[in-house]
Amino acid sequence: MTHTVGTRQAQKEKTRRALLEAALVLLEDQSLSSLGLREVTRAVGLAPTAFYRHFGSTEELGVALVDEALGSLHAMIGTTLAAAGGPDDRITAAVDLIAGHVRRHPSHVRFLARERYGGVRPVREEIARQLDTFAVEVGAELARQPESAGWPQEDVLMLAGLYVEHMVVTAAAFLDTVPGGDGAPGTRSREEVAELARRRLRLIRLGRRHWLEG
Amino acid sequence: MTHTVGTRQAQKEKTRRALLEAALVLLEDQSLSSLGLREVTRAVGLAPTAFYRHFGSTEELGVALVDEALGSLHAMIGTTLAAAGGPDDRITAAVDLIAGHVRRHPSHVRFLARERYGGVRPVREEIARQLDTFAVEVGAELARQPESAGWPQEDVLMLAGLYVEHMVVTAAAFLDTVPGGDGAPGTRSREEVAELARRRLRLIRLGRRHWLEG
DNA sequence: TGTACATCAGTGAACGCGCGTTCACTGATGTAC
DNA sequence: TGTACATCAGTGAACGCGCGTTCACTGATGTAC
Repeated sequence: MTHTVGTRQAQKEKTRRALLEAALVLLEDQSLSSLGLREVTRAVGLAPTAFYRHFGSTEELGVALVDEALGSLHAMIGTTLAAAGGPDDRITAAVDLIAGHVRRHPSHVRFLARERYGGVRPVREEIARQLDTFAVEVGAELARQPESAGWPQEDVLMLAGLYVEHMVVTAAAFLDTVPGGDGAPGTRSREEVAELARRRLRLIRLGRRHWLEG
Repeated sequence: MTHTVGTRQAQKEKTRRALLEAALVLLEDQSLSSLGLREVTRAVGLAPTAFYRHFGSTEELGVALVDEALGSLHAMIGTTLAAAGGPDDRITAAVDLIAGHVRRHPSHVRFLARERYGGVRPVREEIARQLDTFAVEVGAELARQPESAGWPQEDVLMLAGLYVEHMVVTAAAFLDTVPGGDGAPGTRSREEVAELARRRLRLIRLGRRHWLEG
């Protein structure tokens, strides 16, 4: 380790990421507005004061988590829209992608669902802003499809927003499912959630198909 | 005040309601998981220990708030479904009812949106349970309409769930709007939210109309 | 390459504060006779 | 109606605890020459 440029900076970044990840784990069982700075540093194994080298407050850490969590979602959305095959295949593929995403990043999804209407304003606003950006991107992709020929841009955006909304709701629904078939009473199985999500997507697709006649 | 039966009981109920309402106000700016028992009693003007005469914990108070908040929503849903007139009138009426409800009970709506995926499990589960019940009720009403002739019950329930979901999302969207036309940058006006909600309802209605052919 | 100095991520002690919970209490309301 | 006793919603002092934040520090990393 002689004179490697950026050793200090790299270590700092590593600690920062450790704080973010520890926070994400702690936020599985509570909301950001009750997350304590000492909890987070304790989980990482740092002195409480070290927190301030990276964030001014847990609120600021929360805003950073939004990028983290929505970044992984963003990648998924691109894949969903690029899916090929017949209409039903694409719906199935989209729902499977959401399910896989939730399995890989449950804490990201939980954080977003929880803080989207949560008690910390800057976080709420950052999530809203980024979800709006998503809808615009999805809208641009939808506008390229032949099914959208003749659609006013406003309507395309409405539809895109509906898709993004549906995706978030579906992801949140997957969170409370159990791996196998039937779970505890009151919980749904993954397959039930998936089937429901597919039906809703089919209904939306039908609405889309007949939109210009209606 | 001589010997009126239930004076004591009535006073207790009054205090209990004061605690619930004070909590609802405090929850405008934070999540239940960070709400303190002392905050609530302070807002009402009671000693902290008085709290325990009514609830075992803030978590228990939260569960009680679910009934409070969903009770008012429940009444609204009944009205929505009973609306008469042409299809577009009914959509307009439904969205207006939601807007009015949010204006009258913003803290109820905020609480539900916030805690639906919030950090307190018993509250989350109670909300999920009650929203499911709503969907079943809406489904029963939909099944009675001529448009649902020939629909499998499963599909009716799927549609009902979509409506309930849409209602909750729309109500939450109204929360962050400003009264007049245009608001601060990044916020939507009430009319924009209403127009978007109506369009989405129209698209869902189109999907419904063509469901059995699709 | 070696030396002298600057930077700065992480430390650890200390602080004042508000928290949830306990406990024995008070005094108005309720009840039995 | 009047009296004696029971109930119980609300009180107030006290507790131990973990919190966020401050401060002067340490020692490894980085830089100038």
